[in-house]
Amino acid sequence: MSKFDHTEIDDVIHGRLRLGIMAYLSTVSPAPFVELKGKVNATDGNLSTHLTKLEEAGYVRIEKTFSGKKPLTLVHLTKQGRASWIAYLNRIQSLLSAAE
Amino acid sequence: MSKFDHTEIDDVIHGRLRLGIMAYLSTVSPAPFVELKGKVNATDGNLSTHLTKLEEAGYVRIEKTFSGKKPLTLVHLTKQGRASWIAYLNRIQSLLSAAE
DNA sequence: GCATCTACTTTGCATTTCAAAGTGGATGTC
DNA sequence: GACATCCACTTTGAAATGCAAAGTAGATGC
Repeated sequence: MSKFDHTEIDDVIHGRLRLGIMAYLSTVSPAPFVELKGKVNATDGNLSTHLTKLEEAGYVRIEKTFSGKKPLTLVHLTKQGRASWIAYLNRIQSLLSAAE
Repeated sequence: MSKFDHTEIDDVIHGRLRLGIMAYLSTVSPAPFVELKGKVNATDGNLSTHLTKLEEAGYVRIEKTFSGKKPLTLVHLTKQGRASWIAYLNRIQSLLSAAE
């Protein structure tokens, strides 16, 4: 199987916005919805849908709590999410490093 | 602007299949259509449409020649394509390296 | 008590992706 | 010498994806 084979790339992580989400969560987890939104420069709706997708894949866990009286949504990177992230990193690094 | 901002990622290059195409072309240019197809594990139709997209973006140039009597389509990475590829590499490396 | 704000979710449209079907010329096959 | 088949792509239409506008629900201001 070729190093350039796109089917080996995890599509759930590879989506542009989701890539940003995963990268950020790999450094800060859990992260509040609003903080994440600012970091990845997403609209509310867009972030919400992509988080749902990541949650369905088992890569993040959504925790709904409160900060005082306000709702506070925390996004946790799951163990599986971290493992998939590492795998993605390795995959993409080898693809990119082929191109020096 | 955040390092995790997905809007800074070149969407034309970032598409899974196109990423493979660009990576391969960055090492081998020009590459024949059929060779490329094998390397990136694409179907004919899929490769054809993505090449059109890359061509419209000015990242590749399609040259139609013959190998004996058979049609031979060569895909060249353009100067602009290479520049955008380098920019993409830098962009994505910094995103990924944030996640150690 | 009405309007506004904050923190999300839902919805519907527009774009993108994909592979099956199509095209067109060269090459066997009898 | 016609008919089928193969090779090298392109076109097409259906399905998935991405996006932001509109919607929801509770808290806060006036």
